Amino acid sequence: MARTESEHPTELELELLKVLWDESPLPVREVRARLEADANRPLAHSSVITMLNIMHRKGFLRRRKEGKSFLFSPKVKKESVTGGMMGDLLSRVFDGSPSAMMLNLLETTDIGADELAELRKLITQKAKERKQ
Amino acid sequence: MARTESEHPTELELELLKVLWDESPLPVREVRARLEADANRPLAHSSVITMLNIMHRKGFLRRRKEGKSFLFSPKVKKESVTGGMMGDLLSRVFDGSPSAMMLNLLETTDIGADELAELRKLITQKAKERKQ
DNA sequence: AATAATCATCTAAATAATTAAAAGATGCTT
DNA sequence: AAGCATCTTTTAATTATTTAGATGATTATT
Repeated sequence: MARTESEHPTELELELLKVLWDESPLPVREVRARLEADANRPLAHSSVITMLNIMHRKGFLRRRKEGKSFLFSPKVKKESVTGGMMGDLLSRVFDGSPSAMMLNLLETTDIGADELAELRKLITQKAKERKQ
Repeated sequence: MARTESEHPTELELELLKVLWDESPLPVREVRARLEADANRPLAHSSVITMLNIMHRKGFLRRRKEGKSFLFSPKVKKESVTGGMMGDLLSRVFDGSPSAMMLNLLETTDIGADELAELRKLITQKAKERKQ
């Protein structure tokens, strides 16, 4: 037997989604150009088409014929993908404990003072909401 | 051309690491048993050996001969792997903004009131540390 | 000593992911 | 109409990941 297709976008798929979340619909040629410019990933035209078609098959993208070429757009929302990937890591790495995940983030990254203040405000807000 | 080996453990590799982080060193047979019990993943003995050897080659594990069988232990710390995977998601999904990542976590998961209070305390603590 | 039990290594397979050339189709230009 | 430009489809090659059988080695048992 072998592995199963991931429900989340892979490395390259995410880069392509980022391009299209930023602006869409776009033709292949444009996606290719932005992938090189934004993600420093210069792929051949045919490689980009292959990936976009795979992503279409997987249900990540929408495809529409415009004249002789296809235009691609995201079918999945950024928030949904992001949330899914976070949830995946949350369950696989932190056994489903959001606070453990947060703690890790606090300890391993460098967050600015102003952002810390902002976060504290958000947490206070969240705590209030829970009370109702 | 093709893809490159990930610097982070894969799905299955992480499950194996979890077993060994929990207790080590362990012989293959024991790893196999716990993988089935803890992760509900019943693999053939030879499959487990194959994976453990691959992980040894990748530098995730240490291997020591004890009598006729091998004992495996983690070579990488849990904190290091966790931090690496978090950092990966942080840069790939949230463009390196920890506060954006935190915000997502706050909004998409359900954190208990007591944990929220704990987190607020930690953030306050962190803010103080930054002042020095 | 012969046999069984237990391990490891070798080999192999199937699917996923990534990259791209070659071939085919279609429309544009001169 | 011929040729060029531009797209898509088809085909293929390579590495990674996951799973496991077959084979061989070593130790324990009868």
